Amino acid sequence: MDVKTVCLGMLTHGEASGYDLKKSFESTFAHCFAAGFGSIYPALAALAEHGLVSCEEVPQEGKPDRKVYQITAAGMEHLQRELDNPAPSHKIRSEFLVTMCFAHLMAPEQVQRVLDSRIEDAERNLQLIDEFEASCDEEWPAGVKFSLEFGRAMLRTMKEFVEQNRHMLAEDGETRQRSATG
Amino acid sequence: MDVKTVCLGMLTHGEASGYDLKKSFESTFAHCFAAGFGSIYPALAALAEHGLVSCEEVPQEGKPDRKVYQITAAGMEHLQRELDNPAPSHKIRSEFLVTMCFAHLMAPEQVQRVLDSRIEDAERNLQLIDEFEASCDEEWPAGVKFSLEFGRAMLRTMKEFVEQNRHMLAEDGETRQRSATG
DNA sequence: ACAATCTATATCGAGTTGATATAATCGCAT
DNA sequence: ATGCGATTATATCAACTCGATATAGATTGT
Repeated sequence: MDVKTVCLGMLTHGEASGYDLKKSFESTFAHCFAAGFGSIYPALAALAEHGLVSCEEVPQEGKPDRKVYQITAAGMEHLQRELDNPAPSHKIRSEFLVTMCFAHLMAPEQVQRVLDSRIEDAERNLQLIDEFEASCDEEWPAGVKFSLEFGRAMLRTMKEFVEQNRHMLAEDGETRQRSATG
Repeated sequence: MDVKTVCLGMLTHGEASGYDLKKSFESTFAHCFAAGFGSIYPALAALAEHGLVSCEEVPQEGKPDRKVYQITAAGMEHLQRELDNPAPSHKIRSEFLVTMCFAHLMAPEQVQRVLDSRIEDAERNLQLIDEFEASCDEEWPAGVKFSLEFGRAMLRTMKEFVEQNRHMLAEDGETRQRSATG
C-alpha cells in the first residue's frame, strides 16, 4: 500500500483537492501515515492517468486552478482489492530509539533533553487526537475511531514508558566518561 | 538521521561487514529501524568515500571478498554531531491502521483476518525481543536495553488494544451492507 | 501599512524500498 | 553421493518517498 491507495481511500469520503488531502494526512491520518505534497500530487496524477479518479479543474481568479478529484467505479474496485491484503504492515522508524541506543556516547544533559522532547511530542500528539475527536464526534466510521484510539493508546504507553524508565539512562557521570574517553 | 548514521553507530560496537550490519538491523534494531541491502551497501560506500569508515577487503576463495568496515576518528566525530539533535523523530507508517480506517468497505471476515494477523505479528516481535535479550544479557549498554524495553511496552499495548477493541469492528453484518451497497 | 499565515499547485535531488542477480559453501536427508 | 534449501556475501535498479524550495494571490492580525 502506498500514498496512491491512501489518497484513493480518502476520496471515498467525498471529492477533494490535493491540498484537502494533505489536511487529512495531518489530522485523521496524522498518527498512522504521513505524506507530503511531493508524494500527493504525483499520486493523484498517476491515479487520474489510470482512470481510478476523475479530475475537475475549477478555475479561480488569481490563484492556480483548484483540481478537484473524485473516485471512479474502477478506483473503488482497485481500492477494495488493495484492502484485501490479509497482513498489512505496521512500521516504526525511530531516530529517537536509535539515538537512545547510543546514549553512552552522548552528554548526559543531551540524553535528558531528548527524553524531554519525546514526552512533549507524545503530549502534543495526544492533544491533536483529542482536538480532532472533539471537533467531529459521530460522523466517522467505527474504523477511524478504532485507529485514533489505537494511536492514543500507543502514545500514552510511549509517554508513560519514558517517564518511568528514563532513570535507566540517568548516568551519574561516571560510567560514561570511563568508556567514552578510555 | 539516515541509514548511514545508524551504520556508523553500529560500527562503534566493533568492525563489521554489510552483511553483519544487516543482521543487526534484524535483531538489535528490528523494533525501531529497518534497512535492506539496497540502503546498507550504498551507505557504507558513501561513508568510506567521506573517510568516516575504513574498509579492509578480506579475500575469500570462491565467495566475493568480505569487506570489513571500521569507524574512523572522523566518523566518531560525525556520529557525535548527529546524536546532538535535541528532538529525534519517531515515525509510524501503518498500512494496518489505514486499512482499519476503511474497514466499512471490507468484508467482515477480512477485517477479522487482518486483526488476527496484527496480534500474531505483535506476538512474533515480542518473542524476537525475548530471544534477543536472553541470548546476550549484560553485554549491551543501558540505552539498548531501554530501547528494547520500549519496543516491548509498545508491542504489548498494541496486542492488548487489538484484543480488547476488536469488537468495535465486529459488525453484525447489517450496518456494512446498507452503506456499501446503497 | 506591513508581516505572517493560508490557500493552492508543482518540482527536484537525495534517500529508501523491495525485488532481483550472482555464486560458493554448509547441513541434512534420501 | 547427490540434490535441496539455507546461509554467507555483495551488488544493482526501478519505483517510490521525503523535505526543501518556488510561485502567488487572499486573508488576517498588529
